[in-house]
Amino acid sequence: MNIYDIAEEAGVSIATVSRVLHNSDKVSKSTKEKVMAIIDRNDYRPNVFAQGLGSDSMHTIGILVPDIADQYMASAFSALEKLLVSYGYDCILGCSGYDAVEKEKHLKLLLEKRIDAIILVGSTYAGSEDETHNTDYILEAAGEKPIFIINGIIEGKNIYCTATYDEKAVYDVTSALVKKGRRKILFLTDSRSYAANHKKIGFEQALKEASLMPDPELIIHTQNNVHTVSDLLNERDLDFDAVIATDDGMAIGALKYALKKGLRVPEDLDIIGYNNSSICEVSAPELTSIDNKVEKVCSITIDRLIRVLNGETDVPSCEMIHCDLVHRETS
Amino acid sequence: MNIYDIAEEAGVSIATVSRVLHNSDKVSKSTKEKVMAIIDRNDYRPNVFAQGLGSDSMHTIGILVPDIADQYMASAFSALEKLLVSYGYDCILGCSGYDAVEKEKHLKLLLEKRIDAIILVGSTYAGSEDETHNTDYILEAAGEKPIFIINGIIEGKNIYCTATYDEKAVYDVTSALVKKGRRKILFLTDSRSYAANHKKIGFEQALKEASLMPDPELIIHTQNNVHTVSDLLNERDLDFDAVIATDDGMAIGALKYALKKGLRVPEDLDIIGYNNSSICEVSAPELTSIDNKVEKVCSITIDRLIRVLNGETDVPSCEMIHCDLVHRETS
DNA sequence: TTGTAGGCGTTATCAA
DNA sequence: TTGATAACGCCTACAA
Repeated sequence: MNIYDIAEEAGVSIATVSRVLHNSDKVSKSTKEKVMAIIDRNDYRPNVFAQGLGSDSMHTIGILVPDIADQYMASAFSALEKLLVSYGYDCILGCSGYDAVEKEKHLKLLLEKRIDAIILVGSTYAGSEDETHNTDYILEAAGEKPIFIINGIIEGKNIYCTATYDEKAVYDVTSALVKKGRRKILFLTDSRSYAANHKKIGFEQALKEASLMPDPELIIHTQNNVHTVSDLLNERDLDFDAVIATDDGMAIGALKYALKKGLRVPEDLDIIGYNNSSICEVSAPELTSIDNKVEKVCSITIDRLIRVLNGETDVPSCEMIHCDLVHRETS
Repeated sequence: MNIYDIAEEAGVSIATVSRVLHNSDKVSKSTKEKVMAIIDRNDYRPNVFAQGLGSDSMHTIGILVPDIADQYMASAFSALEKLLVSYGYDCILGCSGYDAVEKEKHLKLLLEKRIDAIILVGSTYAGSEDETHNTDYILEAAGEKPIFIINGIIEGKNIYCTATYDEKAVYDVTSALVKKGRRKILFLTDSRSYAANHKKIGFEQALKEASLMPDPELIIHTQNNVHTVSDLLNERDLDFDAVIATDDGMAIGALKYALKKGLRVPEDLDIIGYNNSSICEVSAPELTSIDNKVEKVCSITIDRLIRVLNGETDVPSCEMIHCDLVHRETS
């Protein structure tokens, strides 16, 4: 069933059918009704491939995440999809993993599909401290389609970023812990990504301003996994009175370690996670966590995406918002 | 840059370029090399819309989940995407929510995109006990594209289901608890979906076979939310010595209630969740849970999807696998 | 207000 | 081994 069939059945030309389909005001009411009735009766819908061929768009956005099983990414996608659907876009979702080669491959895959724009979720796409993950392939991709980065920053033409002041969030939390009297704060991080790096900078800055030397032993790079962290802390015999983790999972690992060791939380030990994910409410005591405002970041991103796709040229390339600290029982 | 540009630059016809592109063996080695060089140099790739227009396929699968922020769905999508990409398919992901009208709307949206097949994740798509969610729209959609259901069963032409023996899993667990001496088992469920219903049947069946009457007070329909459940149990003053929940979230709610009340878990109370999600390892004590084998269900589904898309006609319409019980500290 | 015809970029058939 | 051409289904500028 195509536009010719409808035209024939209605006794009009395909141009008229097309006009009816697009609500053109240059069609008489009677023909419009006649054609609409036939369209409805046959449940006819235009072929998106043919439409796409002409317009070079299928109203589809490509979204890339490293891992959709990660709470943060899932929440982000959930928010993005809802907004995009409301604007008439569909979402192709790719899961690239964290490996540089795979990330590039998945981005190329999306580009081949002629999506209208690309959204990269997570600071893993914004390069890393140690330069093992460069961002050239993203700059290149931006030559073809506008790219929007959630929770990471890359400067470049046709690249739009939305991120949170992670450095400041950690700085503030660290300062508050110091003010409270904590002196040996353990910093747990799972990556050397843009965001992780900035969190660390905020942490170290706060210590320095309080004339405390960051202790290298108390800055630990590990996996974001509950048991990996608790096992690791069990092995090393570290002395610390507070924990800041760059993801809730690691904070829970520290909590497990503390409870097993008989430490009182938060009396003997403050523990603060990051992302304010749903697992914060699962543990006992429940986890205090820095909320990085997924939904807000997503809505700011989509606002600008729509503007860019509408051809506006004064769309800001970088927007930053503040995190919240959500107090629960571990601090 | 299109196939005409390449043809012109190579001094051949577009037909020859197309042949080179598809590795036809009816092209001389020399022309093949000449054309390939020009294709590479210009980084030319065929327009997928034009290809789709001819073949009526863009090698894309539509996947519908009620909520991607749900651990089970996220794991499922993650597994499905990885497999599909390996077969050269992309995934459009839609999040429909649990509302019947929205589910139907999202399914229609996918159908309009001319995807090659549809995968529905979650038994919410398989109708409900109380018939408020009928499945007619799915049967209808199956008239257009093959439909694959993960974790739910609908019988119909062009519909392929993969599910777990949930009834048996709950039956076995309930029987084991009874054998251990538990007499007042609380059953927590969050929906009246196909799967939830079968879990309940397994639960009641096991009680009956042990000559225990299921107590209506101990079968609770609630939200799958930690605090909703713990608050609810705090309000009602129920007497129970074991808990089986149809999702880990509710089991954690029961655990929170128990710990607050000073009950010893598992000595005074066994608690068993469902889905074996990552939150099982977050709580203390860690949650025993029924593992419904997401990855395996997904790989069985994709195997058959590929076969169906290859035109095979003897593909089984329904496959069932067994769950595992993963013992942790709450039982 | 309506219709005709050309273009979008492929693939495939048939002829050379 | 290669090329010309129709077909896929829609949109739209231009003509009537």
